[in-house]
Amino acid sequence: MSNPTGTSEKPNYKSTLCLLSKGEAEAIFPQRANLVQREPETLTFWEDGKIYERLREKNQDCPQFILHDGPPYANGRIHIGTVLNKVLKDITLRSKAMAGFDVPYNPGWDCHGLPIEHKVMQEVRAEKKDIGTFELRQRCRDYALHFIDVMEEDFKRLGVLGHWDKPYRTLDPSFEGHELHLFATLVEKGMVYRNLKPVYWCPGYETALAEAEVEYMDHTSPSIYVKFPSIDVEDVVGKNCGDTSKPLSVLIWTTTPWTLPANLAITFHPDFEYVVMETDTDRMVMARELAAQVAAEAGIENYTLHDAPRGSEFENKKCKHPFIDRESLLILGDHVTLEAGSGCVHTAPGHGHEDYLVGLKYGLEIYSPVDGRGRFTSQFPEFEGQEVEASNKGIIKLLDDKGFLLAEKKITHSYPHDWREKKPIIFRATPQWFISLERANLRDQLLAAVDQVEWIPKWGKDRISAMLDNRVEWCISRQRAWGVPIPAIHLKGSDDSLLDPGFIRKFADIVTETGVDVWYEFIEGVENDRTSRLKKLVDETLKEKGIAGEWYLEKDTLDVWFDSGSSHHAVLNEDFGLTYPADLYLEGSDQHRGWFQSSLTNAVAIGAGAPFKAVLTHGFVVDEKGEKLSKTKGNYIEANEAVQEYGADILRIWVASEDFRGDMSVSKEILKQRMEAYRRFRNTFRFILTSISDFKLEDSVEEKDLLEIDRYFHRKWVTLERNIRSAYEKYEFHRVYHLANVFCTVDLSARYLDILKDRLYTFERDGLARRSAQTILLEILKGLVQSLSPLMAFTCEEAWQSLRAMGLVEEESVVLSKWQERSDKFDGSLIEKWDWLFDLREGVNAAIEPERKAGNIKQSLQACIDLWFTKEEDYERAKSSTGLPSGSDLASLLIVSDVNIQQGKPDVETVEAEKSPGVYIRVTPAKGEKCVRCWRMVKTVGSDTNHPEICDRCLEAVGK
RNA sequence: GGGCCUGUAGCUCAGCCGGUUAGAGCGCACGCCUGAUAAGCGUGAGGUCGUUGGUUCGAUUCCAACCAGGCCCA
Repeated sequence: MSNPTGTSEKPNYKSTLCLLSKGEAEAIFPQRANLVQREPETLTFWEDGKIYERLREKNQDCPQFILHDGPPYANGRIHIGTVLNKVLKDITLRSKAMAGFDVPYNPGWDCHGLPIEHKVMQEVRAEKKDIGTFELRQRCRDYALHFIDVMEEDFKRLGVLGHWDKPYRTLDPSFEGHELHLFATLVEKGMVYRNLKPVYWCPGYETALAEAEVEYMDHTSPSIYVKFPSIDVEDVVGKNCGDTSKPLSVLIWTTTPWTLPANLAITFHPDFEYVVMETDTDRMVMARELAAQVAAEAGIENYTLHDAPRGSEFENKKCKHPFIDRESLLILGDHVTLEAGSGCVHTAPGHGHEDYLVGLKYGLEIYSPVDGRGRFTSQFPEFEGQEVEASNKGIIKLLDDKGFLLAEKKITHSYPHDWREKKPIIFRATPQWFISLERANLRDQLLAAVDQVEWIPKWGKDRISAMLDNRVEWCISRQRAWGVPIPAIHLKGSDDSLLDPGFIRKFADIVTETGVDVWYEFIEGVENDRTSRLKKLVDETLKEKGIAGEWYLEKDTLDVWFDSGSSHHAVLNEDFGLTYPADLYLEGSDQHRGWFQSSLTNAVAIGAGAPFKAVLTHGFVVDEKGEKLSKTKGNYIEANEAVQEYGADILRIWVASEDFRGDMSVSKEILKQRMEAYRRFRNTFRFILTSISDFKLEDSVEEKDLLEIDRYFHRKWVTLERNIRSAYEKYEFHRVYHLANVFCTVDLSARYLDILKDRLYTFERDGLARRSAQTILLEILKGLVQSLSPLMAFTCEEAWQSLRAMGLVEEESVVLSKWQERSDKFDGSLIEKWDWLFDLREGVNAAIEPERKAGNIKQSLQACIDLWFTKEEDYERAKSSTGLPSGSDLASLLIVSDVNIQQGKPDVETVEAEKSPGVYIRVTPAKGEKCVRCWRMVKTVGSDTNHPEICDRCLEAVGK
């Protein structure tokens, strides 16, 4: 070759380099990601190519890994928390697929419940319409279906693979049918019962209210102190508590005098100190800390406090009710506070939540002599028919007349109001359906099942166990329209209701066929095929049971947690090609209380055992300060906006980069940083892709012929890949991210790739040295793309397609590829040697720096390095670093132009390498001319008269 | 108020069973390169390991209390 440019002018050696033009490189793999535009194209590729279906097919004989999707609630668009959850699931499934599992995934949606009903009711009211239950349900259904569509698109956009065409939805007839069958089993096992429980009650509408329908507003109430005369409290306080001729009583405080007729107990705090306050006329038990306040409020000036025992001593003593011929039991509860009152709490289990709970504990009746309109019933004849609020006055007067009223004032405090009418509401006991945790030893069974499950992190077990320990029952009734009805039959004029498993099962079959709306159509008097079928079924059932009389259907619906808690039954079955139980449930830590618990309860109650082999939980999304995200605080990140701004892969990297066992921080700043990491990954892919663009599989160099440094980096990768796989296995995705990030940044970019440039660009295209590097680069890139594909699903697919276009990989999609088997055999001494060489390299870099600062050297290629080794083994290692052919091997490693090594101590000024003690470094400007082709400073430049500007090595490569 | 969890450089993470000057990547600063170029390389500065006590010869690592934050209850 005389002149590469073909002209007689200065030869253009650049064209003799193995170097792609910018345009050629762009065509292989663009530098700019343009994710927002490109990701949807990749989605189309996956969808059109039915990649997920083909993955299922390909792995059909592999062991299954069933991740059962926790159904998100079908209202609104996705938020950053749902992104986190779905991406974690997708990362899990993609990594499991790569590891050789069959990974079925059917996404689910939770469709019933108050939030949707609430929204629809607001719409309805805005339209000033009045609609029946059936129509309301229709609109709720439309609402849910609409948002399922919206969310499905949002989820797909994130790159989540799965059977989107076969999701499960709690409003599907088949789901409802399964749910009702499951319920029938619970009824069969005697776990379902009906009992009274206080609920928020709106007397105006005669309806129960949900928490969300209650607003707290200021309200003025009476504030009264009432004496409950002692029956046997004397036994506790002892004889030396003042003048025993004065009557002894327990003092309570209340702001709802109308609940006094329902008083059944007085609650003491077991750990508080109590006293007997002796006044001129009375002796009253109260908490020590509140005595002064009571005296002040009651206007008592002269009194003496006598020590009484701690609260726990009062348990099971009795007082007399002040105006009803009944006893009031003294009981203990931790909910008693010292904030107000007397430390002795008036307890009416039918009129308050805590009263109810403590009442259950002591076996008290859930008593509330108040009807649906908020009036006293005949159970309290003196006030029968009177509205409770209005009767406060009368009750206070009654107490005063009887001499049990110690003090009366007015108080303005926060009190629950109906959200529509803004009127005060009451707590009233009404019949509700329950699942008992006591019956049939359910709690023990649940705890035993918890023990069989792998909880990740481990503390999940403690958390759910503690909850189960404290739970007495599960109230499954909701006084709502949008849900699955509790399939009970009531008899008119009777409190009896029939919950018959046989009926429920047959009804469930109707539901499976025609949907659960039939129940509501029937209630509203619609006559059609399915309602007449239902009517016939009820009539037959009652006849069988020998029950006569008129009947009507239950209006309460099942708690939505019962819906989603049935999903294992409705989904992990042959309908979906799945089996029970699931390998994994993966949800936020709030689901210990929610879905994990309801699923476990339903599954264990029907005798199926835990529905999951393992439960993985993640934390919540917070801002960079660790605080909750909120729109008003301004730290909110809108999920879809983030996808539009950064791209799904950036969000996926964000999800992967943080340890999800704790809370996950997100902010614009954090996402920007993930973008930087993304660029590093992307540029690494691009560099390697362009470096192997002229490489074919048949150019591969056999292992024995590979250059040492290439073998070293290959081994580095294989080791890393093993660590990555093990991190995936332990669900430590943040380790995957960090491992890969450091590998790309340090091992590849700063070391291997930087060193390789010289060889890749300037060496003979077909020579062993260059092909050796390319052989390994392909190996590393392929592995890297596979290993990162669960995280950067889109970009790794893009890179895979580039590899495929070059004919370097087989599978049509990275999703369809599998991790390679790797051999464990390798020469450890080689690793050790090269690790040492790279430590030495750091020392050299550090030594060059002062020369740069001094202006003696700019690029490292302008340097000549002299090394003195005081240890012979080091000298030998340096001498034997034959990883690179031609020129000085060490020079290539250090990216300098010349290296001289010698044994012994230096006699000139040097620096000692920090990580390589005993090695001394001197940096001087390299002698010789700069080769215009390889840019090294070499003495051989000019030795060939035809090519006076290039060195001997380049001369070889160019061909003479 | 209760149950469970979290707290290491500006950010995201390592730091095994307690033991020499607490590591990495990003970001930042300074410099180099212009043959990965809206790239790449080099060097450097950043931490009283939430706080306070305790155990120990010695604690980021063990214990306790407190503070801040999160989830679930009340």
